[in-house]
Amino acid sequence: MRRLPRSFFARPGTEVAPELLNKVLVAPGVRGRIVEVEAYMGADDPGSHAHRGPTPRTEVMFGRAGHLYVYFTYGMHWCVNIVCGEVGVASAVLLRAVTPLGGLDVMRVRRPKVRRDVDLCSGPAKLAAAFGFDGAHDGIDALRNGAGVRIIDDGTPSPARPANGVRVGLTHGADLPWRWAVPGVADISRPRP
DNA sequence: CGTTTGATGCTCT
DNA sequence: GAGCATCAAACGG
Repeated sequence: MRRLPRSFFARPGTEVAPELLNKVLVAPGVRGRIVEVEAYMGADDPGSHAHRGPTPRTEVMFGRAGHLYVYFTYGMHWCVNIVCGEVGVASAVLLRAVTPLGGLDVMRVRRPKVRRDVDLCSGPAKLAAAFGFDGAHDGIDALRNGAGVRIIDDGTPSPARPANGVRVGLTHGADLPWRWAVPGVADISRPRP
């Protein structure tokens, strides 16, 4: 059980993402194993919010590694990224799915319509809701226990051969194979890579 | 099963 | 005004 050092995140998101698989995400009262992620970059990534440079929304993506970039989309959903790379360079990893490890009762209260536990956190907006993430978490430092958030290595190695494929829900940059998942787990989002 | 569609409001041009 | 790093319900086979 150890917290990941900032140096782990101070690299391009494309390097960090596959190694983030099987790490443990912790928020007050809830815990889950990261099983699906996507990497986003900056100017060279047409699928990224940061593609056209910093804006009020995306400025944290250009900031310090280990902070959270939390954005609101489709008028109703929050999604959570961990900022990667050097200060001044946009990069982040979107958390797309986790396997619930603890606090399932809390998650069920936050997602009352969900019937099967496998659906609690099997998508970026699903896990954000189940973990209680919202705009108040944008910009917090996940490596300094900001808002009780932690990212932990419990000794489970990241998969030697992660499932890899294209990103989900994009109209630009959809060809880049920057999505990774733990092979064989049930609670990842569709389509499977 | 698989595919389609409505919900709903922020962000940037 | 257009588009959106989504979800769940409704529909069809």
